[in-house]
Amino acid sequence: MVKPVTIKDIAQHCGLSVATVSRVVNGKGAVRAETVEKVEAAIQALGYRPSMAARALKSASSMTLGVIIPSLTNPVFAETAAGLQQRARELGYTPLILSSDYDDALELGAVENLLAYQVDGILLTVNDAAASAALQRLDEAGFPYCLMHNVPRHRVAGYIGVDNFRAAAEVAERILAQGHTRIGMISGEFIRTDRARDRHAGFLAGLKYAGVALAQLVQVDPVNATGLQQALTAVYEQSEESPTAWFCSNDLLALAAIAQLERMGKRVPDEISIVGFDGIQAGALRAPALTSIRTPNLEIGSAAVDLLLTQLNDTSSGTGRKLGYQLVAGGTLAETSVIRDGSTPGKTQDTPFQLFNESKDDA
Amino acid sequence: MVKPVTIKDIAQHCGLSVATVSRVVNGKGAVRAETVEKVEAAIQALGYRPSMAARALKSASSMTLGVIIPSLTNPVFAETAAGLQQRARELGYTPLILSSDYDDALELGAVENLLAYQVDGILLTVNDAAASAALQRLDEAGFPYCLMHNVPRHRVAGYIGVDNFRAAAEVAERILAQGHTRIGMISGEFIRTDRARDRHAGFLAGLKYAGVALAQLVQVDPVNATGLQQALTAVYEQSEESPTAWFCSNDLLALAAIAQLERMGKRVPDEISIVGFDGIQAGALRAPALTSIRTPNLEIGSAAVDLLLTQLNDTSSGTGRKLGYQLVAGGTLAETSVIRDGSTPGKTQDTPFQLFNESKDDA
DNA sequence: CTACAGGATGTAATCGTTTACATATACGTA
DNA sequence: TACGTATATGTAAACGATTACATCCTGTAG
Repeated sequence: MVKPVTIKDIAQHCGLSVATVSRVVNGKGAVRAETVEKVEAAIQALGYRPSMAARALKSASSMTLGVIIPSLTNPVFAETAAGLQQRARELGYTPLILSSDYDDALELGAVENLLAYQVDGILLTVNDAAASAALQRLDEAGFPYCLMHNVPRHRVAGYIGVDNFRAAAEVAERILAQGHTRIGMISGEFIRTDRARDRHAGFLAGLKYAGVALAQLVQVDPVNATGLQQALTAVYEQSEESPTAWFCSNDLLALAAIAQLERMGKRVPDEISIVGFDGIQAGALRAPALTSIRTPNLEIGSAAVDLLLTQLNDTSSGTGRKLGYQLVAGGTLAETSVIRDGSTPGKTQDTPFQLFNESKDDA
Repeated sequence: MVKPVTIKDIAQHCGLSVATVSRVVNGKGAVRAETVEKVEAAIQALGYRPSMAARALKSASSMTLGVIIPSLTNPVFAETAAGLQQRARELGYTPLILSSDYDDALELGAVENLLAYQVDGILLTVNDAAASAALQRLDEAGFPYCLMHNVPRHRVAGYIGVDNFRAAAEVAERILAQGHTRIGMISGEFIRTDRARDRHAGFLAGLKYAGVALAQLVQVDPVNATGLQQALTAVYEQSEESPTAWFCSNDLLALAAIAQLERMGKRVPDEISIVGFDGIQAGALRAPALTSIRTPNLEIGSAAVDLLLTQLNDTSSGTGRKLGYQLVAGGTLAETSVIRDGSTPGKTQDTPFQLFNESKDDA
């Protein structure tokens, strides 16, 4: 374990003061071209790297961005993290990524931890923006942050996300357009996240607009799919008047539902239609592809970085943006086979239909 | 943006010196119980958090572990990161996660970056352990690290992974046991990663042991699935003697292959069998489930943390461990329908068959 | 009663940078 | 020649913590 090279070593090696070396490293202040070369040569030769710890200590900035996401393994947040990491790298920042495991206490702990690391700002997705101790802590401290995926009703420092309510309402519209009348919803983290709640509310609103009521609401702990199995079995054993279409509040749940239905001998989409939410890769990697709302996860990450950084420079700039989503047609949503008018039973819509929308902040 | 509270503020507030406060914070050195209480109260009241930057600067340790993985969105590495983060948190360490995008230059850059952050050690997955500039850099500096997923032939500071060669050989054995004779392999990152190479070599060895040659080798860029589509179409248009079973060097590829085959009208597993590698969730979330080798990703992460930390304390301890893998039966591998002996065509093996193995280091 | 042990606390150096300020050198101009 | 003005470099004080060492108690043994 070799002792690391410091700025002093470089200075000594070049017969210069540390100040000059520092000026060369940071490219600010006047330094003779010849000297610059000499210093840079020494840096190369000795393999010097400035200590971020010392830099962070002296100057307030650490060029580090704190990141808190609910889960590293959820493809949605993994993509968001990837997008943000990419953008941060482009701008010379290093992201410090922590996961909260959907736990409010860990969420707060993560914030405290990041604050101790003197990150320049924090990008985060909280369970419920309206009731987050972590967020409250940040607001109290006046610490710069930008929410990702959360689109809160109250005023926040910044946010980037999609309009879950509206997207879910459009899903309802699409399902209704296929002639379904008995429609259910499967939600996972319903009680826990504001996103799940918005999707639920939006879906209900969409149905209600057409005068249709939600036939079934299945809530399962997203951790164990066994809950889903039991719930679905119960629903279809119980009555013949069971849903012909389900909206699942995320794709993982949708895929689990499809697998379970197929295990129960129900064909998707011939007998039962399924629509997910998120647009994860696993949904596209099946035939037929999962019909879903695709959220621009990478962009949410990168846009959040940009928003946070503008905030850092110019305090009290725009507080947020809703990004566009996309309804990917896939093949798991089809005309209902119950009320049929002579057309091919359960025929999948074949023209891929997409929907774009984007709106400026209105918080 | 409030100025953060420092140790000095606490000292002043209590009428004590910073030394005493520091002793209370770190719980070392003799302090009167009464004083401890007073200081702790002040810490609570003022909301003090010690600056990691200052701590890292003064003491050599930053309680931070560097992490480099090829991709945040690949479920394998996402799980590894989750496992490692979990374990690190338990031990009071904070992981600093960077992704290399399978790029050797970024890999090296990430190492430099982490070194600048004065992490206490590095956990990483490199493309090719035998030819990694990043690894060489770490070895030269004598910097403590532990590889994850890479199981190199040469001596390294530490590694945790599975025996890809052996696992792939067992896959060959299982496929052969189902009566297949025309067997292909689909590999993605073939040229790029040592894992893909080991899996290829192991699969070949497994086939060879039974006197069978590989019928087809399809290599595709994992980024665009279009390569796969064209390759598979070509293979099955060309001849009737095309493979009845494929081994895919990872699950993402396997799922893409299944989707493509089904789009081509081939049924899996009735007509064609598919076996993947990794055991990702998306493979389990389909009916029938993907037959695959499940690698203990979470454990690889947590074990790597443990190994690295023992190394930090006691230099030159054990250099590595191979963890057990598991062949999950799934339902995409079936008896070949070509040579049939009256049994149900393409019947899926129904008894879930598992295989465990674990071996100590022998590097 | 003195001395000394040992507990509790303070003093100050240090870690590797950045940066305001001081100093030195060179050049053109009055 | 002397002086102002850049331009190039050095000096030294921070940043917030840790920690060896000094100091000041208090109690107890000789």
